[in-house]
Amino acid sequence: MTNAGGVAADQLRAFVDRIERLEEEKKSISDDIKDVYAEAKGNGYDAKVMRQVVRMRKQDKNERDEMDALLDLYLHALGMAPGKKQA
Amino acid sequence: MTNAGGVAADQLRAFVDRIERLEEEKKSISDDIKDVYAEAKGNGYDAKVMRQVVRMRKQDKNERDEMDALLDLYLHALGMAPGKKQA
Amino acid sequence: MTNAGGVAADQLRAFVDRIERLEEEKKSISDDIKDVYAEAKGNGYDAKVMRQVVRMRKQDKNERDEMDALLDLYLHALGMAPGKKQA
Amino acid sequence: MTNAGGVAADQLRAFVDRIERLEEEKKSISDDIKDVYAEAKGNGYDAKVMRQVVRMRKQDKNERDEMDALLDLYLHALGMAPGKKQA
DNA sequence: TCGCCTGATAGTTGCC
DNA sequence: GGCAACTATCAGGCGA
Repeated sequence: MTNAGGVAADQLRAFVDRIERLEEEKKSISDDIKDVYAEAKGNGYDAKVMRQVVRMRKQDKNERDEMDALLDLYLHALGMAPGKKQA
Repeated sequence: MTNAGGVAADQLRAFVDRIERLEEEKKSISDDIKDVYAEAKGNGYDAKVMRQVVRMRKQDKNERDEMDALLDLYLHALGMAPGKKQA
Repeated sequence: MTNAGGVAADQLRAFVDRIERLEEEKKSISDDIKDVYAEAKGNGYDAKVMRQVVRMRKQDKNERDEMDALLDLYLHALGMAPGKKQA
Repeated sequence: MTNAGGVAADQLRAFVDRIERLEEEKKSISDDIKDVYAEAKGNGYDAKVMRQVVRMRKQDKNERDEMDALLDLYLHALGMAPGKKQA
């Protein structure tokens, strides 16, 4: 039976499978990140400090993004379409 | 200059770049997962229930793994080396 | 002075005191737990195995709770209010 | 049967029970702490800042304890028994 | 849309 | 001293 209790079981199963597959990929990448930190540690770097650096760079990026968004806003307000931005 | 403050700046930069690249991939996958939930929701499924189901399936797997671990512990405690386990 | 910098210093102090008191109690209990493990070890039990057992029992309980939660979700999703549950 | 596989099952069970009882108490206290933070929040305090305060005070205490330990060491080295210290 | 709350992640501590 | 478990913090999802 492919339709139990009014639910398309096959479709539901497909969604769950896709999600689980993606979560495995995500986990795999998390492990890769851990590996890089471990490798860096093996080369004498302090993982904790590195994490701090990564965090700060991400923050900087966020701020730059906000800046860009504000710039777009201004340009639009001035009737000037902004140039295409790369993703 | 490639060595500032006693650290190999190039190597450090390479590590950080690798990490940031991986974190982008991870973020991308997280977004994909959100998309799947959104799509499922669009097909009439309850995201909250789906999340619970996914979580419980993961839990089940963890439980099975723990059971194996406990068995190993018992065997060791009893001085019986467990048979080779496949990865 | 009981109001410095616009905050009711006395009240804040009271909250902090309560928290610190509770954290001391918590620490004390953690120590008690460690003592029990040590005592068990002194009686020939393997602490690692015991921890695993305790963890699995907790896991079992969580699983049962999750099952209940899922049931509730299903009932809600089907528009059926679940019966009152005892704490 | 009270002795299975060479293990005094009753004694083991007693240890596990004691541990689980203590962990429940610990959990209860953790909940109490959360409640205090929530109450403080309801009174207009920022929980995050409060946590920072508590952390700093704990750190201060640790440093004071180290200082005291060092003092004891010195006094002993000088053949001078330190006065009784309140807990 | 905002606030809350649960789940994910990072840091700390204890064990081997 | 490294590793694993546990705790505390943080962020994203959900409900009002």
